[in-house]
Amino acid sequence: MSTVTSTRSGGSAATRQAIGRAARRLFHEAGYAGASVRAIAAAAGVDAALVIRYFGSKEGLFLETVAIRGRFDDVTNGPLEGLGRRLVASLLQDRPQQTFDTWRAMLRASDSDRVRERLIAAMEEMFIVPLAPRLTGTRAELRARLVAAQISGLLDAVAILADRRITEASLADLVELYGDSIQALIDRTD
Amino acid sequence: MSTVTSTRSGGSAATRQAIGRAARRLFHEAGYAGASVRAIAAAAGVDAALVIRYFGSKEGLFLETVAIRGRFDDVTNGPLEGLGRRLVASLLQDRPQQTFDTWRAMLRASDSDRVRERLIAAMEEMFIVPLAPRLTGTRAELRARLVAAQISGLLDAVAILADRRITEASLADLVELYGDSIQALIDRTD
DNA sequence: AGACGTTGTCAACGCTGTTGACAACTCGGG
DNA sequence: CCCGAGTTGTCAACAGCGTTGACAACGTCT
Repeated sequence: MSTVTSTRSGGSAATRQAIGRAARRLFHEAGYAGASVRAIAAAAGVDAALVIRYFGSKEGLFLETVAIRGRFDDVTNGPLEGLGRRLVASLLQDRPQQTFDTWRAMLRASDSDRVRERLIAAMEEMFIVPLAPRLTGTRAELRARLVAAQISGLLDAVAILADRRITEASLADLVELYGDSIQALIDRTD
Repeated sequence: MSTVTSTRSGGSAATRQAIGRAARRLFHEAGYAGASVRAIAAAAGVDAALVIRYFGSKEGLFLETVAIRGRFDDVTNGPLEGLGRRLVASLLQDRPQQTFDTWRAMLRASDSDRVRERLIAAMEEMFIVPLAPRLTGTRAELRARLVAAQISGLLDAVAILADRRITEASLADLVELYGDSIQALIDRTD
């Protein structure tokens, strides 16, 4: 029986990984539009058609290879006191460059509805779901969503606009200033 | 003598405007990648080649037609007290949908260095330059830049992620919560 | 009338994502 | 052993993209 869907069912796991690795690297380096399927295929030592055979489409390839993998459980589960600062520290200090690369690539590719949905789901899962039920006071969920918005803003400044006055500022200053600003949303009681 | 640069020197102002209007509309609707030069040309009732003749390249067309035009002087020049809230109110209330469309289009097109530079320059001009010298206390410029980052975050949430819990929240709540969080950065004295 | 600069079109180039046809290879059953 | 079947991969082609060089249509000035 022939495969109905466009993605090839099984395939060689090795080739699939090779394509995936090349794709992740090139998407991060050149962005969605800048990384052509043919370039990815060449980097993986394979024909461009095969890339599509394995992943269905360029968009599918992007969605499967470029994913936000952040885990902030340790921070979001910790004490509310000082959570804002620890959030910023965790983002800027613990995370590898890859987090920024991924944010940049996904935001720029958010023309695609499916990429946008992934981005929303990731923010929801990483920040809003763990944070909202822990906030005391009114409008807890809205406040959690606004915390997520603030994190977006920090990621924009660092990963997309690449504001040097921010990227070159001391980590301590950023943690203190931006963290306390986030904390204002967390602590709010009214 | 023939024109050296790729952009045609004079040209008919009427056609130029027609192309510009069509471009702005399509870029806002479909984004940079989604709006093809041929589609823009068709909407302007003109050949695709002419679009390039007039604007040099698709990127040049984008830069000339999609520009952030926000003026926040009235807010940034106003009293520091309550400035955070007034900033959020001005963004969400006074600005037309076009501001969000432009933010979305430019951020998604920020693969291009020149688009990125424009975005940085716009944020700098609209917020950092007027705000930084007015802030009292230490690290004034960094704080102004972080205020700009927070604004990016709000624009992301509203214009790109289109978080419905935020877009559908009451203006008063957003102004109060996010505005006070921004105010924390403005008021900081240490 | 004829030369000239301007305004616009047409066909083509090399690139893109994607697909259908086909080759090379592995493997189980007679 | 060998043959058919299934898997893994390539090739050539398609339509659409941004861009360019050659060329047509047109008004204007001498």
